[in-house]
This record gives sequence, structure tokens and C-alpha cells, in this order.
Amino acid sequence: MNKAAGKLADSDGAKGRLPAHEVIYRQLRDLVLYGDLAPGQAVTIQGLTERLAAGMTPVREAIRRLIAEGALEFQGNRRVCVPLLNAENISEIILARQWLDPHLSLRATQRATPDDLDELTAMDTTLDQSILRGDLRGYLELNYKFHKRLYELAEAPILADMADGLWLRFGPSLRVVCGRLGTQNLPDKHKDLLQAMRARDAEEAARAIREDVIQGMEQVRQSFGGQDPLN
Amino acid sequence: MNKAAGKLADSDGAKGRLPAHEVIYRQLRDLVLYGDLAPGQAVTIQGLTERLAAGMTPVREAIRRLIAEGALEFQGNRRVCVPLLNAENISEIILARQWLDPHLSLRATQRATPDDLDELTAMDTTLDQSILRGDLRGYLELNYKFHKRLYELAEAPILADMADGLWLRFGPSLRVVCGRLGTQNLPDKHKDLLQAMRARDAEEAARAIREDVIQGMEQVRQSFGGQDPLN
DNA sequence: CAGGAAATAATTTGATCATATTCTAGGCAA
DNA sequence: TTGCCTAGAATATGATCAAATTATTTCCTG
Repeated sequence: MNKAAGKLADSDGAKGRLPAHEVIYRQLRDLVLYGDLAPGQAVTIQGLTERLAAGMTPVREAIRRLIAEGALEFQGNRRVCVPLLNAENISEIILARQWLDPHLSLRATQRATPDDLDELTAMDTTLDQSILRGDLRGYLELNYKFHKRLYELAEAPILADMADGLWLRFGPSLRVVCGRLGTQNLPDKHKDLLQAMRARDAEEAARAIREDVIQGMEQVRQSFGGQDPLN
Repeated sequence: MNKAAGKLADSDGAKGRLPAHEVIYRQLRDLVLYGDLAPGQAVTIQGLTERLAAGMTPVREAIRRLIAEGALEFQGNRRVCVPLLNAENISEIILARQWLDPHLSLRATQRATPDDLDELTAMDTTLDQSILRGDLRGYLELNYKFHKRLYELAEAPILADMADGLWLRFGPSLRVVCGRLGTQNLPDKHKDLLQAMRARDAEEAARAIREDVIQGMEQVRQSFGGQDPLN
């Protein structure tokens, strides 16, 4: 006889009912996205089972997912590492984001409610505080989530997935660049974007985010593409 | 530093040395890509272990990869199915391909060698034969491989990955549409494209592939977005 | 007495782990 | 340098546990 067993009576731990492989995936994803893993660094299954205190099977599945998304790289012979971008890769990402991000911002501007705009504004304010505090990790996380929220508001899940996937690819490199430059020297165009969105000027919003993308990604290109010409 | 010997000299072993999860992944990928799995159909691990005569772990990993690529859909409660596209999804895919494919064709035109062009021409010829024969499966496979080869020639791996991923998303729906219309009624612009590529007219090649994309995808949109409004 | 809804049992399927096997890398000796 | 050998990591299997859907039963209502 099975008892009710409690739907959500998670007295044992603070974890929700998410399967382990999903939890591990998100943790590993954040590790990549916020640059806790350096470009080129090897990623081993057993290393992650220890670091994340997980079983082998969930870790394997999480790694496969990240490889499929381009966040990790399978090196032929059983080895997995964090991708090391070259100048051409970065140019491709810039090109794709220059098309995707403005398009998504345009749609988001047409669909965002006043509450949505307030939420974005609040996120941007918190982001500025992280910059002033010199909190690099906080900056990276909030900057990503700001753009991610924008993608969601566009109500175009496939295009949003594509844009999201690009962040996973340049996340590790972005961390390196920001670490060199310091957070103070990383301006953004979020204020222009929010002003245009409040005015419901979708074209202007697209233009603002396009500049934001170019400004941010060009720093990555120069810091990386210029310094590492060979290889 | 010496390289390890023995690149690919496995002439004796009939089977390649590919790991099982890689083999299963490719088989399952083809199943999705060429419409052997219908949109909306449930995909079970145990069903695939029987169908593909494989163990449970490789199948699980293959499914995770396909989910990450958007080829399969995770339905919250442990279930996995083949995505059922709606009109908005199809519009997104059309939009993305309208940008990606011309861009890749343009780059491919600038980089293709005469041998590459001969190869593409041969593929297109075989494709025409499949159409005449009424060989739907052969048509789907060759049509995909023609475009896939084009992506490779562009030498832009990230953009190519993105375009490739879109094929996985509309593959099952494409099969349904082609099954309804018959292969005879599926014209393409490959001849125009090849002519432009041979003339090294990159702009014209981009224009041709753009028309090819629109022509093909609009049939999917009309056949699906119009006919299946509810559900 | 019949029909249906809710609860419960049963079966199917997914998630996880422990373990055995296979492969790669690097050290060591000739 | 070359070849073998060992260590360690990745791959793959099967068993076990947990969850969800389906089927069944029961009880209430008309």
C-alpha cells in the first residue's frame, strides 16, 4: 500500500523535484557561462562527480548536453574541454548576434508590458551596482540574465535558443576579457535600450542593442583575436 | 613532440571504432531528420533500446543530445517526444534560414573549388533521380546532404551548426508535407544556385538559395500552419 | 440497477548507481 | 627513439529504485 508520500513535502532537503541530471546540467552550465572554467581547460567526468558531489550518470548526460550546445568540446579521443575560440569563431558569433539580438529586441519591445520594463530596469540597476562594486562574477551573471530576459520577452523560442546558445560559446572568453579590463571599463547601451522600449520605439531599441552587442563583442575580438593570431 | 601513430588505418576491423553512444546518436538523428518518427510521437528509452538493439546508457545520451539540439522535446514529466511545430515556430525557422542560408552560400561560393562544385552538381543529379523515382526517403536525405555540404564549404562552423540545427527541427514536419504533396511537386532552385556558384557570383548564389529556402519552407508553413489550427 | 467518478492497484518507463570492460596516455626499459 | 606495460579515466551493462500512466475496482448517485 503506497501512502500519499507527500507531493511536495521536501523535508529532507531544499531541492525541488528536479531530476539530478537537470540540476547538474544547470550547475555545469553556470560554470561555463560565468567563466569558472577557463578556455582550453579539460573537463573530466570524475572531476565533476567530486566537484558537484554527484553520480557518474547524471554528469555524463550533462556533459553531452553542453557539448551539443557548443558549450564544451569533444576532442575525438574521449577527452572533453572548454572551447578555445579563435578570431574567426568570434567573428561568426558577432555576425550572428548582430542579426539575432536586434531582431529579438524589436519583438520584445512590441510585447513587453510596463511590469516587464520595470523588471528590466531593476535588473540594470543591480547590474550597475555590481560594476561599481567591482563584482565581476555578479556583473557577468546579471548582464547575461538581462539579455536572457529580453530574449524571453520576444516570444520566439527557437530564435531565443539560438541566441542563448551563443552566450555559452563566448562565456569563458568573456570572463577572461573582463578579468583583464576590469568591470569599470565595460560600458553598455542598456539605458538607451530601455528608453527606446519605454517609448515603444522598436527600431531604436534594435539599434541600441546592436550597438551594445558590437561594443561588447569587439572588445572580446580585440582582446582575443588580436593577441592570438596563430594557432 | 611526436604524434601518436595510426590515424585511421583500421582496414582490418570492419566496424569503425566509434563509441556506441555516437553510433546510436547518428541513427536516432537520421530517424528524426528523415521523418521516420512522426511529429508528436513519443520517444521512449526502452523502445529505442529494442529498435536499435542498444544498451540503455548510450540511448539516454543520444536522446539528451537531440533534446539539446531541439530535435526532440522534453515534456516536463520525464516524457520525450518529437516536437509538433505550430505556425509561429515555422515562421521563426523561415526567418532564421532566410538569413543563415544565403550568408553561408555566399561564403561557400567564395571558397568552393571546382571539385567541390562538381561534387554538388553530382549530388543534385542524384537528387533529381530520386524525385523521378518517387523515392521520398532518398529525396529527403539527398536534399539535406546537399545543403549540409554547402554549409561545410562556407567554413563557418558555428553558423553551420546553427543552420544544421534548424533542419533537425523541421525534419519531421517536412516529411509529412512531402508525403502529402508527393516528390514531383517539390521544385528547388539548386540549378540556379550551382550556375551562380560556377560563375563565382556570390550575391546571385545567395539570392538563389534564399528563394530555395522560401519556396520549400512556405509549403511547410501552408501545409501545417493552415491546416492544423487547433490542437 | 446502471452509470460514472474517484481511489487504488498494476504495469510500464525513467533515473540512478555500482561494477565490469575498454581505451588512452604516459612512464620505463631496451 | 621505440615498444611494452601499467595506471587511470571513459564507456557500457544490468540491477534497483522511483515515478507516472493505465487499468481496475469500488462506492456513490440518479
